[in-house]
Amino acid sequence: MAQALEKNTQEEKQDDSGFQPGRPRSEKSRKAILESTRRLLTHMPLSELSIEAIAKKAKVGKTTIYRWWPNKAAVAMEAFLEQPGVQNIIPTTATAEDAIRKQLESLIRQLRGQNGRIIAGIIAESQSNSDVLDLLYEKFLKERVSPLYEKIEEGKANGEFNPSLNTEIALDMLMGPLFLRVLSGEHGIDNNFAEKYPNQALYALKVQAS
Amino acid sequence: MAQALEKNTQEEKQDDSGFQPGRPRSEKSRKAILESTRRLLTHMPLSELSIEAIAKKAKVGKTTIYRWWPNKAAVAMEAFLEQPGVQNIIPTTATAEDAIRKQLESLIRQLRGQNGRIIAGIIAESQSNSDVLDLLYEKFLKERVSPLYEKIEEGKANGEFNPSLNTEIALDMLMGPLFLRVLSGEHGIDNNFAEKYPNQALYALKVQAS
Amino acid sequence: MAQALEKNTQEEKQDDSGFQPGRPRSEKSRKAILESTRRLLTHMPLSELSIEAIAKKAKVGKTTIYRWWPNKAAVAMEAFLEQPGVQNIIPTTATAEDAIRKQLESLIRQLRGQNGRIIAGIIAESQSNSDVLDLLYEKFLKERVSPLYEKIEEGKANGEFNPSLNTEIALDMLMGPLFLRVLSGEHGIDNNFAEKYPNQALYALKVQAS
Amino acid sequence: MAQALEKNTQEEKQDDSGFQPGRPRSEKSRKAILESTRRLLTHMPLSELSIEAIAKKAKVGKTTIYRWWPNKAAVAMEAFLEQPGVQNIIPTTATAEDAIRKQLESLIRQLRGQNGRIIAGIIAESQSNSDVLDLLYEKFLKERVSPLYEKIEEGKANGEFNPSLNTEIALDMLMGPLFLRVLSGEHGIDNNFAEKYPNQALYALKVQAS
DNA sequence: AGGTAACCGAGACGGTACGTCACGTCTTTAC
DNA sequence: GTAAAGACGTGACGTACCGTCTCGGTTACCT
Repeated sequence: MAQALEKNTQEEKQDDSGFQPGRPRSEKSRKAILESTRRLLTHMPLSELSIEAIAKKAKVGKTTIYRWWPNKAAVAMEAFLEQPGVQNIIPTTATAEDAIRKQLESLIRQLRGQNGRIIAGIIAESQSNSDVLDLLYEKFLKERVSPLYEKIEEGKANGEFNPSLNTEIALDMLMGPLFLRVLSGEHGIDNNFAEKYPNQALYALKVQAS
Repeated sequence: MAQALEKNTQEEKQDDSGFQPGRPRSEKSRKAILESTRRLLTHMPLSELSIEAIAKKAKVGKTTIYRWWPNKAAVAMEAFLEQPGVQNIIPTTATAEDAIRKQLESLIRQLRGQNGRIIAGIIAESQSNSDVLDLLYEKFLKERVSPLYEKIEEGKANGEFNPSLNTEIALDMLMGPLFLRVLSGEHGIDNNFAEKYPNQALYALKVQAS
Repeated sequence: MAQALEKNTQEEKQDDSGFQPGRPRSEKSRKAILESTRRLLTHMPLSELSIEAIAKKAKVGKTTIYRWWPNKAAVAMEAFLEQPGVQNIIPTTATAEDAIRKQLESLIRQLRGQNGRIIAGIIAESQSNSDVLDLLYEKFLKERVSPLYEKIEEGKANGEFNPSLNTEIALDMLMGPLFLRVLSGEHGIDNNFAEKYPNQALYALKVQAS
Repeated sequence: MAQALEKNTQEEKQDDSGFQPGRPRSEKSRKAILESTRRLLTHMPLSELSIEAIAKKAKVGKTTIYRWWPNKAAVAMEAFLEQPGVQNIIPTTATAEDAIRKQLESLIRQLRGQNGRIIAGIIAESQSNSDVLDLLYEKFLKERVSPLYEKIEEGKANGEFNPSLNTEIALDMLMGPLFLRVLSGEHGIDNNFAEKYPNQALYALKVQAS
């Protein structure tokens, strides 16, 4: 797992001086590959995307892709994450409820439309390749899910949320519907869902005052 | 869409008398195909399953498979649904809450272990083929989800559930976590989840008495 | 060895009835492959010929080539042997000397020009692949060399040839110069060689009357 | 042609003073390359030998090899010729017959066993690259064949050999069987051939006294 | 009983993409 | 200027399956 994830950083080879023998990696090729991948993914699902097509479009050798990424999902992931608008900023807000609402709204923004289809493709790919599953967790989910985890715990502790909730399951209840929509094809995350979901999800956590 | 789904029923060809010329479909081959599919899926994910492998194992021509199923997901689906234990029985119980709890427990049973991996594979496949998405809905989801829909509505009407809930979203909140677990690989639906999920899910629906 | 050589005959699978299940081999494809190979070999040496190029030119899948021939040398060999003018007819003449002269003249005809370059390529290929070496012997050399062997023995017995000659070495002395010329590039077998070689080779065998 | 063959001498760059700017060629690298080549060729035929493998084994950059040799055959040739035992010493003996016999015996020694396989590989390579063919002639054949040529002429003039022989063809008849054996794989030049060939070859040249 | 039509197995077909290998060139720093 | 290192674009490899096709042969119902 880890070795695949770290494949395109060269840190493990560096010594203190940072010297690296040989021709350095071509930034031009890297960009061409990611840009081509992005373009191709607007026309076709990840499953139909081939490394050969990326290489051809980016005018790059297949080996150059295989040298830096273990599979097409990893390329797609990097192409996806490099886009503006998918960076995840963790807000520091007063209440746990507010923090979670903000995070859900951010996730909805990140997963709507074209972007959602890329993630859906990666999820699909992850079912046949556990490296991709790890990648999905490490590069995408971890930093988006762990703040939620902490805020749920926080809310349970400070009385905002029902203390008898199991946090892992609560997490699934926040994320599950999002992914279900992403995987549901045409409609995906529509306006109605985007608008109402955060509150309805929070209802599942909160202590309900009568 | 519909044409693919109906492919392995011959109804559209029948006239009133039920007469069909030619050699009838071989029940033996049909069973051999489904049984081989089931066996192969215990060794490999759906993505690695090939029509050729099924044909070889079932000692059947590839054409015979293509004649009756549009793709491997459809074969897998039929193989899956034909197993004992995945039939979905809709309980008629007193309260909406009880009915939903029973249905969630039933779904958990259907999706645990090996079976969950088959459905996960079909979901993955559905991302690249909308016929498969339709199939998933028609053959699996529809009959499992619509009773939930009705019971949520019923609960909202009779005061069991929060009437301000959006029913579609509530449905996603019941099903989403289940699928998220199914797609999450090794652990999937573990004992802890199986035990606690139904109640915690219902908490998201219920009017919380203070 | 033998299994490679027999690859494109199906005899070993036939039972007495000669029935063969499945779609029969396409004679059209077979011819297209051999014809394309022949054409390509007029433009390039065997070493530069690729299976992919043959497949493309013949509008045939690569697998179809790999199904029937083990390597490009085997394709080239069959393309070569199928040409008119390379069939080897063993003459039945009075004296051993005459028979050998005829056979050498025949070989010179078969190996001049374009054809020689194909055989040269096959010899080159045979240095890296012993299957090709076997192929060269079985399909080309055997039937051309064994009549020479017999006639040398005959000549030694009836007093035409020096009885103290080692027959294998005598054979090498008949064939060696031919192949040396074929492998020598541009000039190859020129008119001068073609005209004088048979007599000069026979001089090496004959009992020299003073 | 010539430019390739002369590539690894630097003479054309030298001025009268013999001064050369820059870092001088590394003798250490040169030796490492040739030694690695020799070792690798004991495990694999020339066709399987790759420049990359040599570079890796010799701990040398690929560029260094390409700077000094035009292709792997040239490296192999140099590695081959640098071995003890392949130097060709032209004997000065009384009769043409004796000289030729000695030379054939010397060639047999040079071409037996492992060495023969290297030359066979170079011959094979020469079929796809005329630079290699030139190299083979210039570095190996020329100095081994031209004494034979002269001695044949001498023998024809002084009555040892049949004066009606064509000298080029006679040369082919001396060398051809040798190369044929070298190219013939496993057996190659065996003891029987080594022992009997020189006399039998000379029989093809000599005036046969009755 | 014979005809007709769809079935069946087998397996060859033209394709596409795979992931790998070696090519010969280029680009970097160090000597 | 030479050296080691290693990334680069290129092109072919041999394999796996795809979904289609083409055979001989089978199994039913209908005249």
